[in-house]
Amino acid sequence: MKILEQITQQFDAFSKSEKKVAQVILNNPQNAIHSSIATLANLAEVSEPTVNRFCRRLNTKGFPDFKLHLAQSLASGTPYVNRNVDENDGPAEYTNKIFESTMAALETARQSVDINAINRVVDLLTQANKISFFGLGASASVAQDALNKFFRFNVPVVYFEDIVMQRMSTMNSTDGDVVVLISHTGRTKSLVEIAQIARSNHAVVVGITAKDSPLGRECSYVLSLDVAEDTDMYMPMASRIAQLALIDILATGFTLRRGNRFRENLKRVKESLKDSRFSIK
Amino acid sequence: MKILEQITQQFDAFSKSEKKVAQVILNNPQNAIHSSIATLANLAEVSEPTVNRFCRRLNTKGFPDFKLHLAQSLASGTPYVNRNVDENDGPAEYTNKIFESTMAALETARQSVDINAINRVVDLLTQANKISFFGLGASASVAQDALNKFFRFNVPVVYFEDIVMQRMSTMNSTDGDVVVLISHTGRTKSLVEIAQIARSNHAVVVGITAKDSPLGRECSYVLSLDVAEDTDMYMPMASRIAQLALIDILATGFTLRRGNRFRENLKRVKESLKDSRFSIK
DNA sequence: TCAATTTTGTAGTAAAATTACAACTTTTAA
DNA sequence: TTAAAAGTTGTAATTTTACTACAAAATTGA
Repeated sequence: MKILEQITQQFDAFSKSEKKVAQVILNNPQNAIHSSIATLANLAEVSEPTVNRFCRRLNTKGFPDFKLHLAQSLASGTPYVNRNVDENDGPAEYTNKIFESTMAALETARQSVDINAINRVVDLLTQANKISFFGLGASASVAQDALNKFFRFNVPVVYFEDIVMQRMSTMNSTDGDVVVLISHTGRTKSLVEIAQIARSNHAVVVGITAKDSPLGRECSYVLSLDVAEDTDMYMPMASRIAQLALIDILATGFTLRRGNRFRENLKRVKESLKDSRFSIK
Repeated sequence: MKILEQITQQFDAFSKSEKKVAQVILNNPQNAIHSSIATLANLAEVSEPTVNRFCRRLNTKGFPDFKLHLAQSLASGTPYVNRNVDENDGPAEYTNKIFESTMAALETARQSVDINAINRVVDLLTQANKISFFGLGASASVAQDALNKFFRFNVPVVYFEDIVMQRMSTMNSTDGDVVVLISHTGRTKSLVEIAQIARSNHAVVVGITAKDSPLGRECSYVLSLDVAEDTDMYMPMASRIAQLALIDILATGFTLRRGNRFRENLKRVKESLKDSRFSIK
């Protein structure tokens, strides 16, 4: 079992040609299991018996048996581990690590999320007169994504990149309005100010942020996501993907609350995009 | 996927001999994957072509392909299943379903992604004079996110929401420039035009899109992600999260290629944000 | 009951994997 | 440094495995 790891582990012990084979398989295992020995030998630029010998070296009966093991290895549910990227990693390593750590982040987010809070926020959103989404830096794109989703619901929804516009917009908010503020750390000064302005105007402030943070403390409701970032990369990665998943959840809750007839409307919005697209032949 | 369940489900629809084959496989699937078509036919007391036809009936390419599917099906529990949201789902259900289907989407994306292509694109990006990221609709926020990441690298990077600005910017592109176009379906007309303009200016066009699509065909390099969307929701969800993970991967590859000294630079960018934030007490 | 359809098997063919062996490399010890 | 030994790799032939075409048998329905 775990033939892929076995290949990585034994890699140095392989001969020159066997390394070529290993590389091809590691690069695209999904492709490998659907190839014949001939095509794989071609890809690796070695002869067919070399591929066969490679398979035997990994304690399999031969090439077809090896493919079976590989297929199982690919399907088996590895619990995702948050493995940080290392500076010596090649493309195969960092690609897999990022996918895995992203999945791991989503899993922790799922476990940490407060479903009651989600339910209450969905409630508020369905009843809102106007919804605003604000975020800065990496969270700006999350806010923009939220705009894109909620815009389809035919609800008054607002998003600005510009902090001055954000302030002006918030100044005009009233009760019945919901302001959603997105920040991983919850320490972005200008968003905290927005929260204060919104609250003084009796708007509901929802934070997608850390619970115990300056921003979190200013919010009426906080949806927190305990997501660990790979701090070596100095970039927000997993956090904003978890935020997006949360946006998806809010949007889904919203449509479900609005009922079936409402989803017909969504379908229409989607169909209206047809003209801007090439049809499938 | 889940070929064993499929066999059980369709059992009644099978013919007499096919039922014999199904029975033998269900009785001892572990044995089945290690048998040749001849031995399996013997066990089921049918002819070899019958076994072959049985495999085809289950949407596989033939006997070896069937064994592959069976092997994957047998490999202990696929962790996350893409369970679509149901209109009777409560908050707990839809929250978990969205997290799970997002993780499932990332897993399929991970398996489908072409690492060699990633490596080549990272190469191109590190050598580019100017990098542009364009997307529309749901992919616009992905493009914006890419801007946010690559901006930190102190590389000339461009992003516009406005299609007119996108065109104007692309008109001025030259060789040495890389244009990254993001679209799930690959059928957005205006992006296809951008791709054509870019190519006629000898810029490299990278598509984060479906391989076999109008946009995909116009690109110099395509990074495709086989991600299944819950079409009942009429919203892009999993697809853009996979796209974001891919952006993370490209950004990571970029920093690794640039080496250690370069990452010091990233650290400085991050530290420069301090003033806009509340400090941790 | 007999024609039409479906199912199944036989025999031949094609493809894929494996084996045997020879040529080429690399290592090692004189 | 060199020549034998050990190890690695590829070519060609062989064997195994899977697939196709077609014909026979069984089933269905009028």
